[in-house]
Amino acid sequence: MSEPTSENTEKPLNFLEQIISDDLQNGKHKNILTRFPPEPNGYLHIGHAKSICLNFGLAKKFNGKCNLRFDDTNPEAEDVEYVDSIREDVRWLGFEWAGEFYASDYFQKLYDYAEDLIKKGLAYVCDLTPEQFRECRGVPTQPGKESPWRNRPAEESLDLFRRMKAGEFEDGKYVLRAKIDMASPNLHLRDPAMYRIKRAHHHRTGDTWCIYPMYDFAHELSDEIEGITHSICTLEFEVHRPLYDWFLDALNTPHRPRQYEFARLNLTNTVMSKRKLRRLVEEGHVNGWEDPRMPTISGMRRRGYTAAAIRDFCERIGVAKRENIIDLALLEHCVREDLNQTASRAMAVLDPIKVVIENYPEGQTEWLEAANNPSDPQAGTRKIPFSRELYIEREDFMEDPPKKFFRLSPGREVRFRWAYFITCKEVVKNDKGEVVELRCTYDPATRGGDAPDGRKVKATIHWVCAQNGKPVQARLFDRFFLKENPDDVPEGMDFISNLNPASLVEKTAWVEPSLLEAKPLEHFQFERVGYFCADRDSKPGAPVFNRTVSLKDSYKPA
RNA sequence: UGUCCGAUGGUGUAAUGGUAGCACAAGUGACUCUGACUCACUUUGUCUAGGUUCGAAUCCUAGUCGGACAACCA
Repeated sequence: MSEPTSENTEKPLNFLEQIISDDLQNGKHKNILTRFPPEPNGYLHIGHAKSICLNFGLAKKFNGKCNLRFDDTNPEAEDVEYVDSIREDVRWLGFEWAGEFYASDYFQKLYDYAEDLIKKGLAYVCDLTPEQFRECRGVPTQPGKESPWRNRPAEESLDLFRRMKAGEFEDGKYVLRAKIDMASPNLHLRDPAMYRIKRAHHHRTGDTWCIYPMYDFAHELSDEIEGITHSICTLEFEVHRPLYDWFLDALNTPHRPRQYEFARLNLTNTVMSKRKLRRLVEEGHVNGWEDPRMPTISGMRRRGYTAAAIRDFCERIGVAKRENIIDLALLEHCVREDLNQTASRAMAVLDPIKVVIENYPEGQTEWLEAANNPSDPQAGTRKIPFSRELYIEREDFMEDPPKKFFRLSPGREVRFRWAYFITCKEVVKNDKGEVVELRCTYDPATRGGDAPDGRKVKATIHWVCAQNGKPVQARLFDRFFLKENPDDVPEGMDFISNLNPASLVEKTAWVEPSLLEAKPLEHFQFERVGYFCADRDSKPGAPVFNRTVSLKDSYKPA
């Protein structure tokens, strides 16, 4: 009924929104075009999600568009498997790209641009080996030395460059360099490489090319070719910006994309480097990029994180230029908030202790009605079986309860959710003194969970019927897999030694029979336990549940 | 003993010379057929030192601390 949200309730613009808003207002641009430019050399992770939400979100907010561009200029590392996974992940996150492009689409144009630069005397073919050139480049505090090939005549460079392309030389024999400034305090301007000879099979262009452009040459020109207005990247490219602009100036291109940088996402207890994630996969510490413990988009999807939650998270973390480490608790909060509204409730017992209802008829089973989501009547109800022998969670019973423990203990009455009020009469132990069974009674008048006489209980606990309940595999993941924050690991120590061995515990859980019908990637809240998601690879009748995130527990034993 | 970038509660992020706000986290209480959710309340902050100004988180100067940069990776 209320009016659409007006200006006064709008969030203040972040610095990128401000820049775009200004550009639009002062007429610098009529339409904006952004791009998300991953290299297809790995799977996307939560850090990429920030960039995706930024680029697509900015475009959407200002009625512009966003391209998906694969920055595939280094064929050695790249593969179609990664292209496919990236497309799937971006789409799953809820974004549609205006155009799908590949830097490799522009290889010919880029080559032509490179010839232009050579003809203008702004690029030259250099014979130096990487080691020799490193020597010339020097250190930031001292000017470098010029390559002896720097002033090679343009015709000679052009000839060599054409022969590089024609495949006349072995890999690494020559490199094409931009002729900029060997004395610049910015090392990236000390005659950076533009092209290298590399005989590698490219996943799109095959063996057409044996020379490939470097990022610094390809990126701003790809932006230019597509007509990108705002080229948004992470902070480590800040020092590349003068180069970005240099190439555009040198070629006097019709479009002038601008590069803006933001601080990348860091998450507590989370590996966020593609290089390290690749190691986890290649060394077999995890089961592939889509392992539910991985902070990859596909891993989180499989674990049960929702796209809406990830988008919300990216919105909440904001964007700025200062280094940051976001508390994982915020991500988990976003996941809980989304799942709380959408996930069906179910009862499951992870660590069972048997309960026998002494005054309940042997052999009888009754089917009780339970709401699928009490806060959402639309979610409907389901039937759950109840009989004389049940399982409850071991931690929901204490023989000698402290003051603030409200759940089951000898002599105390609690509610079994959707069922009856139950009173514990007797504790049965084994030789070792461990509790193995609880003898209880029920009050038939409290069927469904309400006492006609109006008496109250302090706690409601979950349970599963021992006869009709079903065992399933439940994977209890810890919060990703680092024991400590990446920053807290001592210098020089391998991050592998920081992996959390408790990050995956598999155990048998007892669940309502209806859960055997769970569909892959279907979400549930196991009441009072946590949010779970049927595994992507689950089979009907035998699902495996991954724990997405625990419920918050406000009871803390003293 | 270089260049560039940055610095606001525990963690993030606003305030664009005029009341330091919001979220997460933490704590207290209320409610509850989930000790969840929800609701109410509370604790905690402008790196330092100078300067400009009626007034500075914001502008200036110096310092301190943190980060990035020396692939034929992106």
